[in-house]
Amino acid sequence: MAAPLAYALDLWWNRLALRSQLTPADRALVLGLPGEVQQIASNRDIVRLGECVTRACLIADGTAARFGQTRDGLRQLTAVYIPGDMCDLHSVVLPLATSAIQALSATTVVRVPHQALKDIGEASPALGRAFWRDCVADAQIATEWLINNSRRDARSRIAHLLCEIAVRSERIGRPRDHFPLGMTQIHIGDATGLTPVHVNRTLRDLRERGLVEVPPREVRILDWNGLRDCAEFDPAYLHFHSAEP
Amino acid sequence: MAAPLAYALDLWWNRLALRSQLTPADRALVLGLPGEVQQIASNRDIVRLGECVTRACLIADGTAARFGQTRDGLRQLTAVYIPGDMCDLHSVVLPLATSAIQALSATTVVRVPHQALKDIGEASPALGRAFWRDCVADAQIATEWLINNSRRDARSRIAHLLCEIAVRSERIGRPRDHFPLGMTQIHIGDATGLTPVHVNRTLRDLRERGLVEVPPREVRILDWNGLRDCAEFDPAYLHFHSAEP
DNA sequence: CGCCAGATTGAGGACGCTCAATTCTGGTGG
DNA sequence: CCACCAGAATTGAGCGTCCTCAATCTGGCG
Repeated sequence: MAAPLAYALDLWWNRLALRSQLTPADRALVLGLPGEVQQIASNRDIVRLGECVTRACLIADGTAARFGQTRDGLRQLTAVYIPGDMCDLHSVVLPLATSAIQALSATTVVRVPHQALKDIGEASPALGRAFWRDCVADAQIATEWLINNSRRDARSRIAHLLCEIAVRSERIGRPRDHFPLGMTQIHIGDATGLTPVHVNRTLRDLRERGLVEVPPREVRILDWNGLRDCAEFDPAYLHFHSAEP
Repeated sequence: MAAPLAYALDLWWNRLALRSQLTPADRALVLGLPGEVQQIASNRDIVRLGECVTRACLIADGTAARFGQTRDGLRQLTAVYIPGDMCDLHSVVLPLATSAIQALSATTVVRVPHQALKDIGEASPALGRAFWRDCVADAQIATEWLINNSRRDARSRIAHLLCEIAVRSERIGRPRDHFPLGMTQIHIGDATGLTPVHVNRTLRDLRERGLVEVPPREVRILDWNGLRDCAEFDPAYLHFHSAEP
């Protein structure tokens, strides 16, 4: 992690370019973005609830998540972010944060000024639409989580979450079957709408079925096809292969 | 409904302008959009799954919804659309439909060509960002649904759904406490992740508490404050009052 | 008048929750 | 080097919400 800014921008650029028809000039605009590197400790806020944000936040290392909360303190994780995710891109158009973002493990982030993003988005309309598209893709992940948490049982829910993170991890160059998770069992419960106790029992079940092992903050997938079937996982919603027409 | 196109564009413009700093010139661009009016019968597809869309779809009358589905046929509603909602705006940047959109009741829609939207978005960057913002606002609704379905019990879930639709209905000029719902109890179950049987029992419970009555495809709110408290409903996520800085 | 989708009610069962205790782990300080 | 500690993981027992299956009722429509 010699240069977090360059590393993170490169990952993000790869994802933007995957889904859009962009030019080398666009690439130069993105890789030339300014940004301030910052270390965030585990369980600390990256974006506070109600804050009016002026810079978007790009993950360079670690794991972060967006949180919602009910009145009686139940936390619900509404998105997970890994390196290369511009986790706050929508704040460019809606700067008032309606939910907090926290680091799940020790995390390195890069703060990119909104104005710089607006400027290059206006300079290149195709790039502007690529930003828009990035937000839409994130929204489709939230939609998939909605289906997952509303309609599947605990085993499928957790399997689905692990499949999604596996595929996204693979996209940034990690082995799909063995990668850092950056989440505790409590976090998995916060994401899937389950209690930590039930997460624990369900992970044991998945392990006993020979599908996946989840030691603390880590994932070892033993049977990808089995896990995928159990989760009914279809990566189409991640849009890693659908470019602009 | 003399002129569905003009009526629907006007509603949509109002929402765009509410959240953004737009000019009279932007207004002329939006209200001048072309569109083909179409009638869709109840339970028919407006957008088919897997279709590659070339026109976005604006609701002029009726109620529509986006659907997901699990392998064993459980349906999950991931968004509800009422008049003035550009339900397919994200298809401008991701034209491959990963989920179907259906009419819940008899619905009038307006098809607006993507190219026309791209053109006016490039002509006015502020307008382009307003489109982006509209998608982000929809995403935040999906996020709220995720919290709702993952963390609240049946009574709060249904109350929350009704509160949201009440506030959105009010925005388009309907009385907040008495409006058409366009959904059956089965649809409410599809939205909240509950079975129709349990929806029915829960609606009876809400009625017996004197909070709300839900005769077929209609809502009569008897005690707004009580319903809002029951739902833990806070309309901030709808962003009806947060403009661009 | 018959038909059908939707609404309604009953009875029993299952999945996930609550409460509680114990073990494991990594980090800290003596 | 070891004792200690906090947070996380693990396991057990009992319970409640919501589901399943099934039957009946209602209203709109051909």
